[in-house]
Amino acid sequence: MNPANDKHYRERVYEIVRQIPRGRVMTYGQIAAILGEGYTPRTVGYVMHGADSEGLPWQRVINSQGKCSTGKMTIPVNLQQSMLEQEGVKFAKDKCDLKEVGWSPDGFEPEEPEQISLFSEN
DNA sequence: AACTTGACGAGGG
DNA sequence: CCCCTCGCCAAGT
Repeated sequence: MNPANDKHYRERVYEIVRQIPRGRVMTYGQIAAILGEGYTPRTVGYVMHGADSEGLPWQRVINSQGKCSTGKMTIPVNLQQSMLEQEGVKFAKDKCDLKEVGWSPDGFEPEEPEQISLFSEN
């Protein structure tokens, strides 16, 4: 489903965010990948503007580098980080280890990129 | 309808 | 590790 035809794509993002367990995080890109083609990390980031007023654990969504990126004047990144630290997420400086605290919904497996061979494989 | 702005991400220098 | 570029796409002017 493409965002343009999906008037409820925001709800789909919210639904995923709601599932993130305490002390774990997901990235914008991960969520976009789950939503499918037509969705991009940017779109997810845009949708997250309204997340706090939806009563969601918005702090559990961070960028692919393991850092909080709440942008400029919306929500201070230090607030997001301290909220996460409060629920057990450890940060080295301003970055956490996604290998450790990263999370994916049950049943979701990322697709393998297709192999492109430069030479004919026989 | 054109142009700009992001709570993004991958890749290159 | 930091900085820049580019691709991405919804919204607001």
